[in-house]
Amino acid sequence: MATPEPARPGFHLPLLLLAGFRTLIDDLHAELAREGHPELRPLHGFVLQAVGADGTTATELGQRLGISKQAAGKTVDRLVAVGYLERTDDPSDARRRLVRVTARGADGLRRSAEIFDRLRAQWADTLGPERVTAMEDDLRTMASANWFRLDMPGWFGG
Amino acid sequence: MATPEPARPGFHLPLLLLAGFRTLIDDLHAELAREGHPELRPLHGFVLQAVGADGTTATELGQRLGISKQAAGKTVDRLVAVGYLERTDDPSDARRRLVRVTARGADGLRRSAEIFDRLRAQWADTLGPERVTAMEDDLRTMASANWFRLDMPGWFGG
DNA sequence: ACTATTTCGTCAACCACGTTGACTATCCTA
DNA sequence: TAGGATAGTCAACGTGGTTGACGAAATAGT
Repeated sequence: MATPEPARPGFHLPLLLLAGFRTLIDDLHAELAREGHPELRPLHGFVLQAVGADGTTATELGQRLGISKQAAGKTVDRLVAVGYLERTDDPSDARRRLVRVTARGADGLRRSAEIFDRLRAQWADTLGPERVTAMEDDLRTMASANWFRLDMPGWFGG
Repeated sequence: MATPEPARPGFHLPLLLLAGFRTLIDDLHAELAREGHPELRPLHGFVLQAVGADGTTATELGQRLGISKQAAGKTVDRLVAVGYLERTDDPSDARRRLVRVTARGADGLRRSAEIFDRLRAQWADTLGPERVTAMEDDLRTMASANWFRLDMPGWFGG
């Protein structure tokens, strides 16, 4: 083992990672609300991104997010209710219900990406660009398996 | 702004932070389950830590965690049910119900700290100790306000 | 000492997000 | 054409949060 010295108690690495995530997510949604998307909840951005430009089905979405098809279906319901997703029938398969991002959803997604870029730039201003890049590289190294495992009910804030 | 170059799409900093957090939390609980604490859920460690060695009340716990006293009370209920917390009457104030960590809770807490230290050492082995320290320092800088804002219902996994 | 306010805990109803199991309708294949 | 796989939905439930209302106990003010 390289460093036998433990982290200072109360300042564990996982809590720091969570706090960093929260900071970005909170800032993002404060800004999103200002820009006309107050209904967009933290989970929604990830879901919209997982739906993608080509659309999907609830079952496939569930697989992408690592959750059950039922959970994915309910999430789609909520996003449809607030106008970010829409469902259409698949003419080639009457069982399937295609899920697509609406124009409003695409707007929210685009703004989210822009805001994240600005927040990242703020971090680079404070820490230095190379430190941010190093953090991203290191996290990519350590966390490669957990890209879209979002199966943490409710966690994005209430 | 220091770096106008955006992060690569799909690999946003927040997702990396979340994935890093998840990785640690998942590894922690896999190991905790092996060591005799399969009922300990991800949120519980933070709650036990917030209760502390001196004990608290549900209301005060809610303030520490940034959640309502009702939510704190329900969380205490669950931890009591699995034997990690206990309630006693406050002889000096009949309204208050003191919440304390049980011996089993203390054991889980101690093991969590040990496992986190080992996981941190693994990160240091892979990334180099100075990179881990740099990450912690940078996160402390950027996320100082979010230490115990755990108000993300369910988020620790299901 | 008596009233008024505050505080603590709890109950009830609700929401977001997840789970498993069961079921129908449709599609595909032997 | 019968049988199995797949898509979606419904129901019941669990966890973690919210607000509002309420009684009991402590405290402050007159």
